[in-house]
Amino acid sequence: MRASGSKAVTDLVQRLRTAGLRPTRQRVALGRLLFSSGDRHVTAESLHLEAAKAGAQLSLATVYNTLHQFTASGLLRQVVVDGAKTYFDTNTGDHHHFYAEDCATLIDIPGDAVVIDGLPKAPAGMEIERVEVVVRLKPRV
Amino acid sequence: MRASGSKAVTDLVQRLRTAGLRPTRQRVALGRLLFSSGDRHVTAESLHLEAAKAGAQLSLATVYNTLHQFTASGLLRQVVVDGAKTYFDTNTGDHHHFYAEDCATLIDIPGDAVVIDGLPKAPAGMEIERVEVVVRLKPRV
DNA sequence: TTCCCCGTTTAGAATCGTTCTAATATATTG
DNA sequence: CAATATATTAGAACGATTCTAAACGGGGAA
Ligand SMILES: [Mn+2]
Ligand SMILES: [Mn+2]
Ligand SMILES: [Zn+2]
Ligand SMILES: [Zn+2]
Repeated sequence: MRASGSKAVTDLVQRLRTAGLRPTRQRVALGRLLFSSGDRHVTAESLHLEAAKAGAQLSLATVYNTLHQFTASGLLRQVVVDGAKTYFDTNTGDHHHFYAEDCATLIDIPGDAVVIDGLPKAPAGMEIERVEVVVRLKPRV
Repeated sequence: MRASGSKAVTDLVQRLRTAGLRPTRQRVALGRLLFSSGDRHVTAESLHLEAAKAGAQLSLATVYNTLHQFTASGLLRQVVVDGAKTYFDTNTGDHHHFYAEDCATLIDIPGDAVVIDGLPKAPAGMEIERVEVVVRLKPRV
């Protein structure tokens, strides 16, 4: 136990620096919440609340700024499954999602498990950026 | 040419009645725009604008009400591809979409062309409501 | 046909997630 | 430590959507 900064925090600071982002108190706090445990799906509001509970003091605007900066740096990706709010995903690899509307929950589906066949080629002048599968779930009757 | 109502309009009025919706001037006007030509993807705003251009007088609130009522009746479905606005689709059958973000345009991909393999089974207590594939397009470099 | 009821429409206000503004604070470098 | 560029923030603004409550009108009954 060192007085300040675990290995994980040092690594995170390095990741932020590499991404051209100053490792501010707020970014480090959010980065720890996002990247310390396994893959996560958060909204700005859920992450802001979680940060507040963890004792971090930061504004919602900063959470939005940070989520977008992390996304632009490739540390996060956005997932569109619901018109009402934007989800951010710490798993930036190729994968898909279950989405349970009734509890607004995302669950990863590993990308290598899924095979999609028969997609038409992209229209002229366009190219495929990404193929996303969303499996909508409802409670079993 | 009869004084009022083509076959298409008569059919539409019947469809609305069957759905438990009174065939009001506004609903018939929107229904004609939506269902007279082939499959379409609209937003509330785009449909409102189109109705205005066609000489219909109706409020944006009515467009929202009508789109939701048509959706609840199974005449339309919603497509979530963009956090910013909600798309409504006159094709309620099983199919998927290309989405060109740069021009906010949806293009249908027939459902029977696409085969998706290797999806995990739904989590306990949940069942699959629908599988949606969105192919995001970007302009070719 | 006229009357009446209740579903429908509507303007405008409210809501909600998100973005913007511009003043303040802080990380970094010399 | 000073200088500078970046980052944070409160609160306003925004855009899509929903809500409210008053006016309207479809359509069955008489
Ligand atoms: Mn919104
Ligand atoms: Mn919205
Ligand atoms: Zn994910
Ligand atoms: Zn479609």
